[in-house]
Amino acid sequence: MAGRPQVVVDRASPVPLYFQVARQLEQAIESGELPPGARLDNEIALAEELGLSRPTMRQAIQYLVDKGLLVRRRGVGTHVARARVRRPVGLTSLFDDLSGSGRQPTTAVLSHTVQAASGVVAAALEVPEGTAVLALERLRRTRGEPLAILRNHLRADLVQLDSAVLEERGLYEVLRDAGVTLAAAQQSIGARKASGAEARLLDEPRGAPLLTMRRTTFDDRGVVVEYGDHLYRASRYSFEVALTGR
Amino acid sequence: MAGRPQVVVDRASPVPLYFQVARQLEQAIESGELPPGARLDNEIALAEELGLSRPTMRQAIQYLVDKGLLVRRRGVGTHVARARVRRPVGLTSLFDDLSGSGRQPTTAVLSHTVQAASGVVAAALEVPEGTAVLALERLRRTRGEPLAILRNHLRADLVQLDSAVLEERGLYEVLRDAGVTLAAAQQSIGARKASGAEARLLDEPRGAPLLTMRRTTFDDRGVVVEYGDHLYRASRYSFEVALTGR
DNA sequence: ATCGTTAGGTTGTCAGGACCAATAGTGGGC
DNA sequence: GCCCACTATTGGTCCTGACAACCTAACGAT
Repeated sequence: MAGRPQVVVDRASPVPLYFQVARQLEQAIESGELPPGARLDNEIALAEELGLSRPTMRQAIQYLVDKGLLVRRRGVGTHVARARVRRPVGLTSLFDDLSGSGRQPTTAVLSHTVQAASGVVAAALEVPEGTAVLALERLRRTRGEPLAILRNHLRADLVQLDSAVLEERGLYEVLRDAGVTLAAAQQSIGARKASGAEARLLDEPRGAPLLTMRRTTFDDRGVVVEYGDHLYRASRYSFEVALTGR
Repeated sequence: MAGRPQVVVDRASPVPLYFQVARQLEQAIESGELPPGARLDNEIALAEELGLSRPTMRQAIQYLVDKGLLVRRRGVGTHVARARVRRPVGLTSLFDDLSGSGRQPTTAVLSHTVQAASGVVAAALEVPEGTAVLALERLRRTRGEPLAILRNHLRADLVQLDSAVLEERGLYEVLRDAGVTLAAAQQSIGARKASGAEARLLDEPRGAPLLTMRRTTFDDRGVVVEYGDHLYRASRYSFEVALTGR
């Protein structure tokens, strides 16, 4: 039974075959049907059982290898990765992450204005200095406790934002619904002391260490969508990053 | 000229064709021959020009898309990514990163002992409590200034370490040369205040914010190789992470 | 018993072809 | 002048077939 989890493909579905297979394998791994270390049948046998070609089967496996769920070694075979890779930092907002783990985030919009871009903001958004940009400052809480101060700058021409909506949902979610495809990001993670005002907002003692995250996000055309400068309470938050050495 | 950078493939070489192409395209992008936003010829034309099949050409392009250097859009074409993605956090040590950017790192081994694994260390290395493990504490400097305190725990049975070697080279480099294949890692990035002793070692004021990085590294069999607990001066160091939303 | 050799199995790479789906530009109709 | 359908272009998916590189384990010679 091991090595041959129950997988069925629907050729009438518009979902790519390799993706159908990948998702079902992923589910089998997460459900424990394929425990860590379990060996899969070889690619040719798997492809034959499912009525697929080997390249398609390989593509499904490759997808899971990239995700860190499977490990392939030539001459040996394909195994379920032993190391449980936790959720990696991805193109998701803090809001997504929190609500995904059932932590009921709430957001307070502290300020929401249109400004003339100047200096670092103009450079980060790759617009001429003086261009009108959206400036956003929010306080994110979870279970009533403050967690992070989120400062964002957006190109004003991209999307219409409403403060009421931003109190209910994450920025990335709103952007995606507005038809913006978030494709890539560059982020820089550091630390510094909290200023007096920041400490007060976050309910931390003066001078407490804060995690800082600067992120520039690009859409699929390579245009800068958003520039964020976020502050997290180091006492309650850390970044998880998973690495695989392709 | 644009869209057709000079690429030649050597079929006698053991280097995979797709990789040869990818490397040369990458070089053309970095040298500026293919500026950001430039459009490549379509896949079929490129493959034909190089005498390759389309799947091989696609594999080369896919490699660079994964790396964030190219952007593909159906019906539109393949373009050089506008956003210059800086070097991402990878399966490299701080030493590799520093020497790669010509910063001449030096290392002082503060302690180097064999201990009985206890509690968190045993759990992190996935060995029974009480197993003999290597404990390592180092101070990394660059240009004479202290940058980080590196605390590592290793399975004692994996590799023989020599303090003199560790003063000269990075831990990961030593491990790789010893035949250990580093395949994946899980790291957690946070921040906290420096203790008195830590502040003294790092030449920071008492209570200065430090970036913390806990990393568990796995080899290609999924066995834990190393567990590291590192402290960086937040005033001189930050983590760069590149994200692509496949 | 130990070490080098060999055989079998498995993933890695590559070719060449076919059809599908999304995009953007064009031209016609309103 | 504006909107919509059409079409050419281009990447996305999938197939068949083949050979190469690599790892493990069993085997035989020393």
